[in-house]
Amino acid sequence: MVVYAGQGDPRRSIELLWRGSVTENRPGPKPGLSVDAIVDAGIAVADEQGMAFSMRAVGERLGRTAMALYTYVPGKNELVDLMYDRTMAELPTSYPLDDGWRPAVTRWAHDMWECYGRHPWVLQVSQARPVLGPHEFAVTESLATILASTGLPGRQLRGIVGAINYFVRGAAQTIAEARAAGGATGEADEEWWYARSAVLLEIEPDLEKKFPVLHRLEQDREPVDPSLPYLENDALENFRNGLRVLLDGIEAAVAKP
Amino acid sequence: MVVYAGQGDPRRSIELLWRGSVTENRPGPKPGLSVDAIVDAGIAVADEQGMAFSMRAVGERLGRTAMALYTYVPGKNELVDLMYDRTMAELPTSYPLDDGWRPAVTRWAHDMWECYGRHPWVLQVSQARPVLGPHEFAVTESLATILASTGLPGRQLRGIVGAINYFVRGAAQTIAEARAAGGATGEADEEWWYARSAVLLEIEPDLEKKFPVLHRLEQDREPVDPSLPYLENDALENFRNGLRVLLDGIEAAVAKP
DNA sequence: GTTGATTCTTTATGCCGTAAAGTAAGAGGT
DNA sequence: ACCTCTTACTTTACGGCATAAAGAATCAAC
Repeated sequence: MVVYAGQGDPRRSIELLWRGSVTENRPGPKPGLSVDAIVDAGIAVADEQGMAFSMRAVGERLGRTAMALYTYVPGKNELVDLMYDRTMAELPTSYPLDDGWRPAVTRWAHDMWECYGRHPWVLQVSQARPVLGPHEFAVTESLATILASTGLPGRQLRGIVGAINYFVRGAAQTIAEARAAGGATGEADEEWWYARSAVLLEIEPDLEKKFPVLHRLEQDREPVDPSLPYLENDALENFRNGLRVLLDGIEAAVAKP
Repeated sequence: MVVYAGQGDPRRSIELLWRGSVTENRPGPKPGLSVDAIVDAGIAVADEQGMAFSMRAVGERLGRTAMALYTYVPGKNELVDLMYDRTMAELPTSYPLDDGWRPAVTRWAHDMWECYGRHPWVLQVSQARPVLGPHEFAVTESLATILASTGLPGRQLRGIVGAINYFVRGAAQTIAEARAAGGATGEADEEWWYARSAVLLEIEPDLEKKFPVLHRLEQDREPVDPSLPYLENDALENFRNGLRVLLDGIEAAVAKP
């Protein structure tokens, strides 16, 4: 499933995101659930089953039917928006600039990376139409604040904020979805990878001759953290090295005119 | 829907990707379709309807039922893999290095960006478990070849290749999915955006005070290409500026030890 | 006590991917 | 010529999904 933010009534979605649900003294049975409880349950289910979780599963976890959720939330898309924004609330809203912007951005990126690791389904929520929730804003504001301290003009900052976001997201996807997919089929990613590349080499024996540069790139690896499995190690190494290059680019931009 | 590559029999998938289907002289009725035709139809349907296209729709476009496709292709996941790899075949396999690596990478990135723009659904195919098709390899090889000319060591190159990939993908998502979602609901992204931000400002009037840096960033814009709609302009500007910073970072890495 | 709003369940609709079974076509052997 | 076995494709059916519609139960306000 792919979730485009807020296909329903925009006002309803945004009110839920920014104001939560209002519960005055009303007639009828006391509500046994709450938007908050549903969002929490949704996150728990999605953490286990990925973005393909079902409304039934969320209802079940709360001891209700799927339809009960629709009393609190307009639909699955809106629920995912709320889950997304709640997840962003896990992140710090500001970073100390005592040692300058570079370590601050690095910490921001690592926090983000870890948050994606805890909630891989977040990576499937479309970036194109931002959820526009308060915590999503806060996370971007915190990155923008760090980078604004470089004194770069807005035009350049937008590109940089985007680049860092895309990079962290992409790097996190590489590892997080691999873990998720492994869980879905019951295979660890290691096994999956080895099985695949074995078949590939069998069917296309001169693969390495056809793509010599890629082949060479696959060489000279060193474990960054030997306790991690192979693919995670790889992803972590690439994440750190890629981020370093990106930050060097920002430094160059700061130094220039 | 999110597609994890090749959940079925890996051998069958990889054979389809690398060898195509074999059609000797066999008993039974002559095949009226082919894997190629199905992949083309799939791409056409996905270009129109996005990743949530249905096997029924692909079959219909070919004048068959959905089940007819299963004679040629093991399932929807495998079809998507084939569609993905076919799409990658649209891209050049090598770039001239006459003017050095920088313009070559820039051209690679722009070609990729445009390809994503033509086929936004490609952005939903999981990167985590690469499709492992020949054209996907070729595309990465072409980028890696350009960058290998910098003489940087493999460890660093992997991070850089990743970073560029993530960046282009992320930047393309911002614009391409906005278009797709706009088409799905019948709204142009412009309208969607304006409607949303109006409601947002109404519900949270001091938004700009709460996120002052983001607010400031939204200022000073200039149209890059006035013929493009607002959001596309924005995305294009951020793409170019972000890429420039990334390339500056690579340049710094090349200059250093 | 009655009314009407509200929570939650039940049932039903229309999608989806695809399994299973059936029908028709055609090549090879006799 | 006929038979047989494989293949292409359709039909039907199943279980899953989000969610619309209708009904049951609950409680505040009058």
